[in-house]
Parts: sequence; structure tokens; C-alpha cells
Amino acid sequence: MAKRVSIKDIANKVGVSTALVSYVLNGLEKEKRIGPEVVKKIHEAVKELNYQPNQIARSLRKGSTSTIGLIVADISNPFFGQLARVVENEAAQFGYAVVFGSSDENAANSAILIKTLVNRQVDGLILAPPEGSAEQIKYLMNQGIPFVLVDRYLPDISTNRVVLDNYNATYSAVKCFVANGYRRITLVAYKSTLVHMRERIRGYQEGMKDNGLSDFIVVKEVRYNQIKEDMEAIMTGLLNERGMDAVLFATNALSISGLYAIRKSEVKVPEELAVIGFDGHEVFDFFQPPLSYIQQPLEEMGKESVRVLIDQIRGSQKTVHIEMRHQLITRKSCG
Amino acid sequence: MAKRVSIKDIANKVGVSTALVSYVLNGLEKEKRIGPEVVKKIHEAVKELNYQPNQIARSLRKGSTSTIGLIVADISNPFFGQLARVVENEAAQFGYAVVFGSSDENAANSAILIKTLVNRQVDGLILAPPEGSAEQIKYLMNQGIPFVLVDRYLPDISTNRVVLDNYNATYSAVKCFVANGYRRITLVAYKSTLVHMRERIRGYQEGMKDNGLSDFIVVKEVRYNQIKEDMEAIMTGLLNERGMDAVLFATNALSISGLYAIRKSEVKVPEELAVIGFDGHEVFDFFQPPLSYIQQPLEEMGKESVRVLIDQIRGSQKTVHIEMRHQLITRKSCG
DNA sequence: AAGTTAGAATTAAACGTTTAAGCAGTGCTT
DNA sequence: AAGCACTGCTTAAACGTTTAATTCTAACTT
Repeated sequence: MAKRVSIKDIANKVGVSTALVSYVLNGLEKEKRIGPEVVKKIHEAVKELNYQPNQIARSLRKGSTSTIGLIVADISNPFFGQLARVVENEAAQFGYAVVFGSSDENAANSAILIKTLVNRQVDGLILAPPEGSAEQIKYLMNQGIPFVLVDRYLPDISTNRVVLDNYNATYSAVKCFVANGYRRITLVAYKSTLVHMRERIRGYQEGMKDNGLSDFIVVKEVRYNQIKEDMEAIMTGLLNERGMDAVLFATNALSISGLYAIRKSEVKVPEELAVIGFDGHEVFDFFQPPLSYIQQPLEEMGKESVRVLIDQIRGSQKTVHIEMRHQLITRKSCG
Repeated sequence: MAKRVSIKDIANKVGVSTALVSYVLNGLEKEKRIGPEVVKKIHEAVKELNYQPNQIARSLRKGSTSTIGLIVADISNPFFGQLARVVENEAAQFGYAVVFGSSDENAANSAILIKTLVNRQVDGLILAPPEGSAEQIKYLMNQGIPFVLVDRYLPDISTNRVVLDNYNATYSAVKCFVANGYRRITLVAYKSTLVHMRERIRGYQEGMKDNGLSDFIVVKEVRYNQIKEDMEAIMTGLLNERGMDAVLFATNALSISGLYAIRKSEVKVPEELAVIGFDGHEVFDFFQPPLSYIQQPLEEMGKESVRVLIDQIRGSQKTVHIEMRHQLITRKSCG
């Protein structure tokens, strides 16, 4: 690796001190009353030597890295991939770069990632906390490290967060089913104590109750790391019994996994079974007939997370709780 | 932000110099002949104060950051999302973190990203170079910055690279079509001079020729940033003419976009039109009937990229060109 | 007794920036 | 002639590590 050009090389070439070079590079030539010829010479030398600032040195001195960390469950999951993209763009607007990590919904992984990123002195974190990560979140608070929770949050700790109106989302999905004549509606969710999941479940349950369907409430829970097996078992059970006429999936991955099972059976959608998915991706449109889904305002969620985080980084003392409105996209599978 | 604990705090607490603390933290207690009681005391103090090393300071001093940069076209594209995930995991194995950026197939964006990441002193880069990025790549070479190209490469410059056997991929897709009785096979590709695309086109063309179908060669090219409009126009044209009985898409995004158009028309797949996609995602299975696709060995590509890059970072002088074998996954849409 | 060796620690420079503080020199005021 | 204000620059410390060089003491050789 060819030795990089430093501020010192510029200073030597022009015959001034490094301080002047630094001032000029930071646009302080007026404020620091630097002679115009010197300014010009410095700019020339910078061009000529193709000087590139060393962000690491800068970070060390300034105590901030202009980097934010993003910890999601899985970057290869389109939901988080899209979120990452929005975060990347928005962060770039503010001059921040993004380091990411996937926790796989595992608290131990999350702890390692947080430690790694904090040691790398990220200025702040955007994270989707997995189950059992309360200690880590408290640690961040104690250390005064700015962060924003996204997608889920911890009910016992008041932190900055940007989440969906999960309760309303499933509530309105149930309503949609009911409006279209479905009654025996099943919810397939993740087995999790995380609030977003509990809220989705609660929204479903209340929706059923409010529509006089308490007797038909069925909530099936799938384990995150055994999604295939669990889904297989649950769906074949459900489909064989023929006791349900509609199914609501509580996440993106669950929707896709569930659809596999449905397709394997010969059940007709929506004649025999109505389906609503979550975090719809455009590919949901390919299911025959196209799938209805609850859509999250990813663009806004991502942008808002970054903005809130940067506010925190800049010293804001407020704690903000943002709840975004879902949108129910109805296709032929329901409605 | 509560002032962080530094090596100096440990040194003060124990009553030794910072050098000793550093040695102990780096496991050099034997080599540097440090007294056993001191070692113990240092370890205790580290625990007690919950010391976390400052990677930035470390990086500055050591001249390496244990960070790699990943520049893809779009992290929200499942192909790159999955690749990113593999890269993340593999990099973590070697103690590297990953900073990412999306170029949107735009050379100017790519240039900015490269500059940003290089200024942040990443130890190396994995990148999918967009069209017109030759200068940037040469710059990296001149600077001696380790990097690996992935997915595509520049034919005029010999660099480390990990790519698919693009030529064979489309060639064998054509073969599959032909074996199943299709003749009027159209290729829909990106309008691009990038080698991977040219190779995919060439594979198709040669495949057609070798099967005596020279007269039926039709290659349509779609612009990356106008994919919807172009695809719309092309597909309606193709479908109206009814001059084709099979279509091959040259990327993931093209496949999805093309399928939209196909579904809008009332054309039956595979009776009236056979389809093969690229970079198949599991969701391709949902198309009715399931779509055949060319599958890239993403897991291996990602891992290999990281390994090659780390080899370079460690000083390897070899330049490696790795071509991975595709796999043709045939579903009912062809075969 | 002088010299060597080994063990255990310290010192201080270095990485590339930023930035507070200081210092000349000039010209102006009184 | 002394004081002041301005202009334009330099000095040097600091950020938190790593690490080569050095120092000190005690024990061991001859």
C-alpha cells in the first residue's frame, strides 16, 4: 500500500505549518485570517498530491466518526434490506456512513455486534433488538450512546423508537377478512415476547372479539430458527382440519414460508382460504391470486430513524416514540 | 456521552505504565515477561472498569482498521442482500466489520463511495463495479488498496474477481428451452457494456446458433433506471406479436419486472410462453407455475470474495480470477 | 570485583488530525 | 514613544493506542 499523502506533506510542500493546511481544508480561511496566496497554494498542493483526508485520525481527534451502526435481524431479509437501503441514503445525506450487522434474532449475537460497533466508536446505533436484549439496551443508555430502536422496542424501557402501529395493522386485517365474509381466521405469528409481535397478536385477538368471533381465535406460534419445520407442521394441521377459512401471517418471512405450505396443499386461494401477509414485497403480487398484505412505510421509517438518531447525536435530550401507520394493500386474496 | 475508560485509567488504577496494560491486553505477557501479579491486577481492573478498547485509536496506530467496504448496486435487491449477509458472516469470522454502500449502477455514486470508504481507511473493498468505473478501479490498483470485484469485472484490467460462468449460464438455459421444444427464444437483458451482461448475451447468442436458431435471435435491452417503462414497452411488444414462445431474463430484477408484464397479459406459462429467470430467489417458486431460474452460488461467491480479499490484505501478490458454476433450477415453466 | 544476563518495568515516539494559545510584525492612535 | 489592534502565521498538545528503546535491579558468571 503506497504511503498515503498526509497534511504534513502538503504543509512541507507549501512551506507552512500543518495547522494552516487543516484550517484551509476545513474552510476556516476567513475566520483564521489566512493569506490568500497561501490558501491558493494549499489548494494547489492538495490537488497536485491528490490528498485524501484520513478519517480515522480525524475521528480520533474529534471524538466522533460520522458513522452509524445498523443492527437488524437479517440483512438478507427484504424487509431489512430495504430498510438498510433507506438508512444508507438518508445517513449519507448527513455525511454518515453505515456499518451493519445481522443478529439473527439472537441476543448473544446482538451483544457482540453492539460491542464491536461501539468499540469502533460509531456515533450512534439504529437497532431492531432481539428478545432478551434489555441489558444491552440499558448499557447503551448508561453509556449515553445515542440509539434508536426500530421495528420493535422494549416496553419496560423508554427509548427512542420508530415502529409500526402493529395493533391496528392486524386489527384492520381481521376487519377486512370479516367484511369479506370470512370468520374462521387464524393468525400465524412468531413465538416471541417482543412487543411488536405481542401487539400484532393482540390486534388480531381484539379484532376477533370486536367482531364477535372470540370462539374462532386461533394463534399459532412459529420458532424463528425452526420456521420451516414449525410452519410445515402447523399448516398441514390447519389445512387438514379444514377448520379455517382465512389466515393472517405476522411477518414477511412467515408469509413466504406459509405460502409454500399452502401451495403444496391443493387449497384454493381465495375460494377456500383467504390470506393476508405482512411487510409485503412486490413479489407478493406473483402469488396466484395476488396476496393482500399489510405494508409498512419503510421509506418513512428508515428516514425517520436516521433523523431521530442524528438529533440524538447532536445532543437532543428528548425521547421520541414514533408510531407509523400501516397500509392494508388488498388484492384478490381478500376483498 | 460518559467519558470512556481508556488504557490510561487502567494503568493509573493498577499503578503501572500504559505499555504494560497494552501488552497484557494483547496477550504478550509471556513475551514481554510481565510479573504475574501485575497481569492479574490488570485483568481485574479491566473487568472492574469495564474497559472497552478504542478501535479508532488502535486503527490509527496500526494503520489498519479491520474493516472492509462492500459496494454493490443496491443492497435492497435480494441478490446483493444475500451476498451482503454472507460477506458479513465470513468477514466476522476473520474479525472484520463491513461498511456498505449502494452505487445504483452509477459510476459517480461509486466514485463517491470508494472515496468515502478509502478515507475511512478500510483495509480492502469488495465491489460490483458499475459501467464506467474503470478509472476508479485503476486508482485502487495504483494506491495498492486491496480489492476484489464481484459479479462483474472489467475485461481490460486484470484484477481479483469472483464471478459467475455467465456465458455457460445463458447457454445452458437456451439448451434447456430447446430440449423442451421451444424455438423462438428471446433474451431480455440490461443495456450495459459490462462484461457479465455481454457474456450472458453472448451465451444466449451462441446457444441459439449452436442449436440452429440463428434466425430467432432476439435480444432486448432495458435501461437500469428505466426498467419499468422499458420492460413494459418491450414486453407488450413481444407479447402482442406472439412471435416468441420462450423468454430468458438476464437478472433478478429483470425477471421480476418481466413477470409483472407477463401476468398483466393473459399469456399462459408455460403452455404459450416458457420462462427462465436469473438469480432465483425462493419467491420465484410462487409464480404459477413455478419459474425456472439460473441460480448463482451466492454462499460460495460471498465467502470466496472475502477470503480472496483477506489474502490480498495479508499481502498476497497473486491475482485470482474465480469463475463459479451456475445451477439451472428447472421448474414447470421450462422442462 | 567486574561483567554479563534475565526479569520487570518505564519512557516516549508515533499514527494524522484538530485547535487553543502564542508570537511577530505592521500600522494606527493617543 | 508607548500602547493597541490587526493580520498572518507557528507551536504544541491532545485524541487512545502500540511498540521500539531504555532503564533499573538482582542474580549469576568468571
